[in-house]
Amino acid sequence: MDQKSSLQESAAWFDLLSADQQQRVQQNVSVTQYPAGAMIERKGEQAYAWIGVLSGLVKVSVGTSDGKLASLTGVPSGGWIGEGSLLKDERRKYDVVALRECAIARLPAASFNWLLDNSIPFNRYLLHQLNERVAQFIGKAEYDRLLAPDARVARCLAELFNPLLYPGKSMRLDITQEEIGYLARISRQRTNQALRALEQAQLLKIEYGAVQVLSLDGLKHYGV
DNA sequence: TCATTAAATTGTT
DNA sequence: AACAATTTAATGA
Repeated sequence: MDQKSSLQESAAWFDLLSADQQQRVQQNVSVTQYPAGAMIERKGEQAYAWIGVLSGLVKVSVGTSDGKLASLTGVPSGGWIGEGSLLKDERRKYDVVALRECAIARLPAASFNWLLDNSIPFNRYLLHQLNERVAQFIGKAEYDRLLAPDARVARCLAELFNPLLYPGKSMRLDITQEEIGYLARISRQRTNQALRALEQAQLLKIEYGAVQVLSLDGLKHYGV
């Protein structure tokens, strides 16, 4: 397929650039296909590029240095991640794993910095994205303390699905209950309990190694 | 293509 | 946390 059109579809910032800037990006970006379950970026590696999800869904496991207290964030198609490591020129602190088969774009650090220096709209976009991310973390910290575990699972799942927006279609996600547990920061067996409760509420269906969302809106507002 | 085995995921104690 | 049961995948005939 055409690289430019796929960038326009999956990178909101691309249309903000001038024609010559777009051209430069196209020349420097590289796109790679990954099968489901593939490791895209490994924790501890030097960050060379800005990572964009053109299609599919990836998960970002944010681990502490000891490695175990991991919180996961789903990044859907159209999301761009890793600018933190680029800006500070440090090693990646996350594992990025393909949750489904997906196409990943990489914009080299040099091009990324060049855009920062030359495009005001690009800076504005990045600022907006950072702000959104902060808001997301604040919201997470909020319901982490306030909501019951069942509701946390519901909202974490909704968060994963929300940006995907498959209207009316069957929404299923290959994610193990163990991973959901990491996502909601609860134990695996509690995740099982929560999923069963949500299934009882007709909000989702439990499958082997996957869940199927029946009511995204119901998940969003569960327990509130 | 089918049967057996192995690995992974889920449910239960 | 450990164990048992179920499902998918993988291997070999």
